[in-house]
Amino acid sequence: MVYRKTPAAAARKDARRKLILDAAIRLFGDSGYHAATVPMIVAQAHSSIGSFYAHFHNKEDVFGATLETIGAKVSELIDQATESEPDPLLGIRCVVETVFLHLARNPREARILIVESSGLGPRLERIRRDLIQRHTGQIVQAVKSNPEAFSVSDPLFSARCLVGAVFESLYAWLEERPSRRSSAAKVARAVADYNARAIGR
Amino acid sequence: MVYRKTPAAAARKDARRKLILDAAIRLFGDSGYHAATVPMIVAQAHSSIGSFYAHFHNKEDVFGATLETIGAKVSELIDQATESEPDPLLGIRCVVETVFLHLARNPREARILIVESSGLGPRLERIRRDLIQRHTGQIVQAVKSNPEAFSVSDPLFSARCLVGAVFESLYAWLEERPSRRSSAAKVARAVADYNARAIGR
Amino acid sequence: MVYRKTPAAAARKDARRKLILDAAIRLFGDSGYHAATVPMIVAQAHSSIGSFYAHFHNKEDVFGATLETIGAKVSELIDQATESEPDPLLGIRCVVETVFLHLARNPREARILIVESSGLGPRLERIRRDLIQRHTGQIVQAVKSNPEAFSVSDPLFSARCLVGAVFESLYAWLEERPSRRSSAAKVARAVADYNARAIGR
Amino acid sequence: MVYRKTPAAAARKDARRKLILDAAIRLFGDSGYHAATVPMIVAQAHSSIGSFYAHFHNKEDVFGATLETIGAKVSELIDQATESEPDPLLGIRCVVETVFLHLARNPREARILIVESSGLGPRLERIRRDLIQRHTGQIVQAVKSNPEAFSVSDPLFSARCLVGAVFESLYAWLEERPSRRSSAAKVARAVADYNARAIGR
DNA sequence: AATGAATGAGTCTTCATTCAT
DNA sequence: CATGAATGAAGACTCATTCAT
Repeated sequence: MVYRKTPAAAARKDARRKLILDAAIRLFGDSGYHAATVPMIVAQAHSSIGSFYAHFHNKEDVFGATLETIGAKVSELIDQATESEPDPLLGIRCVVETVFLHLARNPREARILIVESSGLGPRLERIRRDLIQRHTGQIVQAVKSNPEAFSVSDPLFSARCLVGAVFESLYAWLEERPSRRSSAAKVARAVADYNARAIGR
Repeated sequence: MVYRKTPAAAARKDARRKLILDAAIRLFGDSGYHAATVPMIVAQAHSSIGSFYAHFHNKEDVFGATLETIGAKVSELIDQATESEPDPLLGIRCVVETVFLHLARNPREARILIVESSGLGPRLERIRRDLIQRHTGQIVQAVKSNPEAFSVSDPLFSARCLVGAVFESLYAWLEERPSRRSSAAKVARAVADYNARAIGR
Repeated sequence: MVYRKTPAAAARKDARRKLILDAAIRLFGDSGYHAATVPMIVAQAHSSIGSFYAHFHNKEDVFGATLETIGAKVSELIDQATESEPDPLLGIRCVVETVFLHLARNPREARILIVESSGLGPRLERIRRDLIQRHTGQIVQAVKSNPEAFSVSDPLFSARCLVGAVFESLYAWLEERPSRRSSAAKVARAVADYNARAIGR
Repeated sequence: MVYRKTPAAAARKDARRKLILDAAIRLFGDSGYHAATVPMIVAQAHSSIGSFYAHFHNKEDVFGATLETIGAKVSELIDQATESEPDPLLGIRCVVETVFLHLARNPREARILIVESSGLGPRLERIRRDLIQRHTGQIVQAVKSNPEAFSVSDPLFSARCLVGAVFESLYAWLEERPSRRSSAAKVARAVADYNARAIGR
């Protein structure tokens, strides 16, 4: 009946885990999967190699966790955006702009999701695919639940085009030197325009 | 004292280079940049490590060469497609379908271009970016030379959306098991539809 | 969260470092810089490649460390010899004999210092030069602090001659087959004679 | 009776060999044995790898040849110096100064002889030893043929000291930056002084 | 005789992961 | 539970040398 040191310990453990995860996002986002080494990550997290392997099975595992964290946040934003906007087409526009702006403001997470998560072997490829599938699935749902608002023959193919449009635009924006590029808001609107025209009635 | 290089020897040298480059495309496409080792590539090419380093400065260098080869082919297809089709909007549709089908038929090249070329360090990132820039530039040209046929506020942003839509659709298609996925032609048409609606008047 | 490094662990780490350094001296002395490979050194040290690179930045680095170890010992001997002998000229003789005998008794260290440390690139060349400079500097000091005991126009040039005389005599002695060569003591005395005549009043 | 193309061909062959040898001296002197590659040498000689291996058995072989060329020149200078100077002690002084100045004026040859020729394996070590032995032998002869002019107990040990003094002084002089070092003539004289005092009556 | 493309053995070095303290 | 020293598999790359043309 008395939790002997369990809750406090568990909390501390989670805190440590989060510390490492945040450090991993920072390093993977800045240097990429291969250039970020485990010693670098634990140094950044003020932790130790031993702790690392107590919390994560291996390096792939942390990368998977960062991916899922980042993807979950995007999923959440998509949900919020569709729910907050009663008009279906405006809802999609809102999704596009919200996600774009979120990732533009968190470039490390954006790089991990868009740039660094490809070509890392079957296991991580699978995580990435499931993530994107989740996102496209949410778009598909939004479209299907208001079919009269859209003009789309195959919602899945369309959703993929939309996701691709957002990602590639973001990729290009991230690569451009901050001093020379358009404002994120402007690009976000342009991308929303593009996709709204493509799927709007 | 100075002997002229025999043309025959030069031709043989070029042939050997191509052999290695082809093997590199095969292996990079199947296994990715990191999993494909130089010994594996030269074995596949029936060549030797020494030859490899006589033709390419290092591993990054071959990957860059494969990227450029693949990107050049895509560029060429874009040009052909726009030239062959007098109607501007149909021209863009043709570009989308042609490129999609080409890459769907050459999945290794597609993987290299779309999946494996990201997150490989500054030098290769730059090559990739220039390549994609070339492709988006060609789309931009096509749009700008017939402004009356399109309804586009910023051609560059639109071109990036289009390229992203094609790449992401292709990526998803490549990841699906061949037995379960739609025909490439069908997806290509859907992607063309999407983008045509987005930029058409 | 932050645990103190245990002193025991630090001691063990230092011991391991010394193990590797000793093995390096053995192998560099027997086979030379290029013939001694890192795997050979760690095998000799009953250690591992990973440990090697945890303690030394690279192969050059261990060689530098061996050089400095050997040079420091020689420096120490020079100091001891000058201090133990009140008569200045006898002091120099003592330096020559002591150093000669020390290196003759430690032929591996002698080879590293005299034979193997040349022509290994700028970084190691510099270490070697600083070392020899230290030694010649000590001789110069000994001469300068008792100018009336010596007849020397330029102490630095003389010190270099002295060092060269010792090294070349040692080199020749090391190369001779043990069964055919004079005793180290005899050669040491001859070298001391030579240099004492050169600088004595 | 008619030398069918033999003498001309032999002359051309020798010329080519000399071309390669000169290039080798340049490169070995500038970069050292290991950093100078066979392709670099033949490029410098405007020749080809094939030619290289027609004239020399392997890389060690050219280095040996450069060493012998350089050593022979020094031997010759020693002979000339002793012969030109009737006074025995002045003869030795002349040897020291002549050799020093010759090597100071040909720093690449000096580096090869003094710096780069050590620690290159048994075969080259042997060539170097024989060379130095030749030089010390010449000194020994000079001393022995006028025993009354010198005060030397063991001529061989003395000769080695002398050679070592010259080499180390040269080594230090070569390493010093040209703008900061004393004139070669001054150092040569100091070295001659040193050794003259050591062996003079 | 000259050429230089081809070869591949041999080295250094990195870094994910284990485990004794 | 945390720590970080130790491990060694694995891979990129160099360069002397051979030999077909």
